[in-house]
Amino acid sequence: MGNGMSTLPERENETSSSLEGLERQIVDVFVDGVKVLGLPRSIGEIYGVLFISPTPLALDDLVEKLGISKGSASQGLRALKGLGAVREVEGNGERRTYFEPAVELKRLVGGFIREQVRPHIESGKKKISKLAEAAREEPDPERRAFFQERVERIDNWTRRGGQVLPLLQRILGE
Amino acid sequence: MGNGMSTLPERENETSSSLEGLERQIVDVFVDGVKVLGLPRSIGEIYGVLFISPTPLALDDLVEKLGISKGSASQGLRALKGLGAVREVEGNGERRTYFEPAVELKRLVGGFIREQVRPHIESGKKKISKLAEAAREEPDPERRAFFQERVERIDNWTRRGGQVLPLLQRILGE
DNA sequence: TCGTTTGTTCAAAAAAGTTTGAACAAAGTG
DNA sequence: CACTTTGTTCAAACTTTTTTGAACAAACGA
Repeated sequence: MGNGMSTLPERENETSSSLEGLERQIVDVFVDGVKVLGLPRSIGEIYGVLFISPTPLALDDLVEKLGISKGSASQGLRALKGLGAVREVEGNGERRTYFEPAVELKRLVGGFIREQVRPHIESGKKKISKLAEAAREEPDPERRAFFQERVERIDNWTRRGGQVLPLLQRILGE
Repeated sequence: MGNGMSTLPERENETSSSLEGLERQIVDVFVDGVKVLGLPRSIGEIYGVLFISPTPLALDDLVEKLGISKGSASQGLRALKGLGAVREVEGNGERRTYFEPAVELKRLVGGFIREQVRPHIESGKKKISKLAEAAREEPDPERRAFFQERVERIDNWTRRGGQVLPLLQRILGE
């Protein structure tokens, strides 16, 4: 379950990287953070390094600092852009593109909800309406009533979930 | 990332189980649901079968209905008990223990927060106080100010997170 | 044009996570 | 006690996810 259930040895935090004390610690915090959210380690590492860097960084800086592959850095940055958690820094003469982190909680939470939470709720809704149909078809009246009650309950859950999200975003908004 | 990023073929939903229509559909919904929460498939399967069963079920019923191993069923039930998502049904003459699902959203959310969310927030807090210390030790004043600002920001995030949780539970409470 | 730099893609390798199943324990029954 | 039923444990097998790295494309400058 990877979560609160087992006590396994954890992968030790990188030897082949050039992070110094504070950077290493920050990266660890974000690695843990994104794990809770179900995102891969490299995403946390990349965001962490950007977060604690006084200046924007380019892909190659991440490769070097973290000791990860170019492929990983590229994919990680793409995902982070999708989440709205990093942005490209505009208008420096260079060809190379530099990245900086989004640091407003509102934005981070919003991106996560939009990319990772909403899509599941949407697809869930479809399945649930099919469920309601299936429940109606149960011939035995007693079982039918039970099934309908249960389906109704799931339906309520998703409805409430959908209501909580905007509220959540509001509460966390600066 | 397993989430919104890739379009891979998904494992098709079990052949070696004796679930009929509605049960199958319900189980699917919960399998998806627990995946979003980062819990393993078997947890969703077990909870789903219990959720749609008009009567409590024993471990062997789950093994048979889902075509999973006894080990899996045992571990899954343990996890679900830990989350407060299933409970043992008391006081039937039998030796065998039967289980029924907890169906109140409040309880489910509460269990998840208690078991999966809080522990991470707690361990995060410890790391962050170490961080603050490390930031104070930076000799260069400009960098130090920057680091301290960032650490302060993370600290705020967790504080707010901690505040939102009880609120969440209240909002979802019946 | 050709070489260089920057970044992307995706199949294969590695790592992480989950499930299985055989061995074991506990508790009841005859 | 010997036998059965019920459930747990955990190393090994399996599955899924993540990372790697070599091949490729695009953009630029000489």
